Amino acid sequence: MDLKSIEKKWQQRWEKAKLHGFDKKSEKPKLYVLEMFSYPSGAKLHVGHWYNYGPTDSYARFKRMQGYNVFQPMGFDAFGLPAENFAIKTGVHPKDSTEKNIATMEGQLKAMGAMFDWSAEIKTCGEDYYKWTQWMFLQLYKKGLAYRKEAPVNWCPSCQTVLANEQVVDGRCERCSTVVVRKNLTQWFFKITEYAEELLSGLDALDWPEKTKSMQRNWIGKSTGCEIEFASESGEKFRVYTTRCDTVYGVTYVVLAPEHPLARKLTTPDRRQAVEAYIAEAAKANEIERLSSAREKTGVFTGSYAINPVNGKAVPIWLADYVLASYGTGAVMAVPAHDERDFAFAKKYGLPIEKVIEKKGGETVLPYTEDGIVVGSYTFDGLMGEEARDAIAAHISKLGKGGKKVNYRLRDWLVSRQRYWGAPIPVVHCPKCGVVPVPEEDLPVKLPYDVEFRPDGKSPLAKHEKFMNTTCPVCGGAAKRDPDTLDTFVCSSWYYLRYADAKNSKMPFDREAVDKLLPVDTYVGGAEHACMHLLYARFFTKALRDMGYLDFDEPFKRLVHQGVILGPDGNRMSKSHGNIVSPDDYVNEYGADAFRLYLMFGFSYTEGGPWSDDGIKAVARFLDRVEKLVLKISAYKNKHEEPYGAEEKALDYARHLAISRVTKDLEAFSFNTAVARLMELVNALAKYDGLAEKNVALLKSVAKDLVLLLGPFAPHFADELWEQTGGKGFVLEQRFPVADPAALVLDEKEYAVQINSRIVLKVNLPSALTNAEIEASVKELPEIAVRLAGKTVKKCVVVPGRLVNLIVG
RNA sequence: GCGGACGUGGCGGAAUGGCAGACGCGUUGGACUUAGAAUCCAAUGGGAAACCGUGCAAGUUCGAGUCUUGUCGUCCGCACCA
Repeated sequence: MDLKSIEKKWQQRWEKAKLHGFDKKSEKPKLYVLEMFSYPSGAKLHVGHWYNYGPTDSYARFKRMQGYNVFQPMGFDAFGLPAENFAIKTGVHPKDSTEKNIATMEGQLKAMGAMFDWSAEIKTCGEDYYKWTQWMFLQLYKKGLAYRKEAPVNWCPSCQTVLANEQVVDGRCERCSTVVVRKNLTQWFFKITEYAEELLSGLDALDWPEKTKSMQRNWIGKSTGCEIEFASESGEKFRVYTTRCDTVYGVTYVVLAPEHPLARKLTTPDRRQAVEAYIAEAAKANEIERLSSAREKTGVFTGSYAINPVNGKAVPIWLADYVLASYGTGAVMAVPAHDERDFAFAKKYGLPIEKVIEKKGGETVLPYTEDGIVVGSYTFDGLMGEEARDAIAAHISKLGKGGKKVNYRLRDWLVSRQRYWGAPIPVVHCPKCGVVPVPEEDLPVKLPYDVEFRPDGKSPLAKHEKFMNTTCPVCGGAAKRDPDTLDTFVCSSWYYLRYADAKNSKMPFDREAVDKLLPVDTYVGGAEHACMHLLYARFFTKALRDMGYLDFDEPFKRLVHQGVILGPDGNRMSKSHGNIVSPDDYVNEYGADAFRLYLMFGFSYTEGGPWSDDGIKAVARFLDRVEKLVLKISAYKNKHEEPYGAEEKALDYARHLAISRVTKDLEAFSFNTAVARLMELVNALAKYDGLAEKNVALLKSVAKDLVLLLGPFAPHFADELWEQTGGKGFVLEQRFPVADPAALVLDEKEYAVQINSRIVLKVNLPSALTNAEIEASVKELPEIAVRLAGKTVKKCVVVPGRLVNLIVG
């Protein structure tokens, strides 16, 4: 069979029959199967796309054949830095390169033979899409979930531009490897922290990979501790955050982050010079230095003292950049006896160390950071760990100086980018009225084409006079637009909602359409999005729910990560490794079906692994074998249903076992074992076909089921065989075979007979026997009887259908 | 340092606590061929055998690749978060 030509033929027929769309009128249960949409930065689909979309499409086809009304849309995450960087390098406008790439990829995606519903296609760079991305921004702004503040961002001094966090790899610019510095800019943020608790607690109920959930938990970083208010001798109050309030009597100094608002205020005149120098030094420190835990700690004394509220003791106030301004209160109490960092710092600067915790039943070596018995701490001596913390927190609370406090590591999401190729932020800056949101009826704020996007440290849009100059929607006076664009992750935070109603020009989506299709039942994509896209999308869903636009809590009920296909050398495929495998070469040689089938068979889906083309020949051979066998069987003229004996029963058993296992495996995304079951069935069928006398009716019936089973795996191939063997309609319209439990009951089962847990022999026994009967018949076996002679059987373990274990004294 | 995952033939990989290595690749032998390719058939964890085998060491169990503890190694994520 010439797979390539039949693939084109079937793709055309499917399209003509509109076979693949979601049926809005259908009564069947809906199933929303979604793959993460493609990013059109490269011109072509790579192996990773095929690996994500091919097997998932097989799952979708399987569910469709099972009777679900499957919705499987596809689109393009088309804004973003790679297109812009490509433009900077080559001068090709991002819009032009993106549109060209999308056109190519659309063609390739269709050639894959996936049942994407192209009527719902979306491209995030289209005005009809980013209009609604801007609308989302406005809703969040209205709700108080979008705000502007000055913040440090990643700045690449060589590229003269701000970088997204994900573009900073180990503190260096992803493109030029220059060390990134921090720079304060006024930025837009989304208040994702408002949902920290729900984003955390909601994870428990999700059918997601444990690893991904744990990464999100980690990222959200909930910590339960205590806030304690200290006051300087001059009366300035500030709070510290600690998880170890049981050590509060051991505080010998406090530390503020250099960026702390009180840092300068608390500095005495004689310390002014040193402190200013330190603050300047800390601000200059680059990401690598600042993030390194191995780095020696530095700090400076402010000259002021703070009063410890629990014991009235005055302790020096220091500044040090090992305290982060953005976490907790930006200030900590230092207990060098019981914290490694404080200990190192105290040693270096000669600060006192006071032990207030003792190891239970052992020598206390400082710094001692484990839980222990409280000593030298007022009435709390003798308490331990959690008990001590509860008591001391209650005490602090009673003093009115703070109390228990939950903190999250999660920060608000910085969404503004000083970049061209993204959705413009829909606000106007008016000299009179301040920040004014663009009225919804004026959306979209169009992204102009003729922009100088070469980086020079300012937002490219800022240089576009026509774009920037506008009138204030409130007072009508002259005003400026916001020159920044939105992070592309904003676009992808709601695209799964837009698919449900992709062509709506009045709303981002109709509530009814979304209610009908969402949430996504199965979402498949790379694990690298664990703490970005997958978190942002959850946030959007919850925010939209609270604004009344939808009525569910989580966007993705079930999540599957495909593994990564590595180069043949075991490294990630990359130009620098020179190990890129092009899917096109294989698709041209073996066809899309064989290529997809190999991706399913050659790897454990969630693991991935190094590419090897040995296996692709094997699956091509398998398809060939199936074709010959099915066509041969189909050509048998007679249709007699005789004989029907043990051989026939075995074949029927093989069929139903395959059906049952394939069904289970597909459900679990265990594609490699599913294909193995098909191979077993083919082996059984070929074996039976080799018999001299055979039941042709049974053969034909099993061959027919085989073709149906193959439908999700090799869709073009299956349709071709289906047609050639007289099938009506498309395989996709047939019912996926259902295993008959009766056929799976065998008359006899093979038992492993063990004596003292060692296998002695194997024996076939009728399935109908009770455990006692099994035990009795095993004991009667001559070989067993001999071995048991003169011994007592102390115990007999029978595992029905499996084994018998005789424990002999 | 913290968190997560994983260590099984020559290779990719299978195994609800119950016959380890399904399925496939590769290899070997055979058939068909002038010959090769393709195809088909058979064998294939190690060992002559008793037996031994799931990184290593213990433990629980009638029974452990699977559960528990420790240990070594690999991969991934986070990392001065007080």
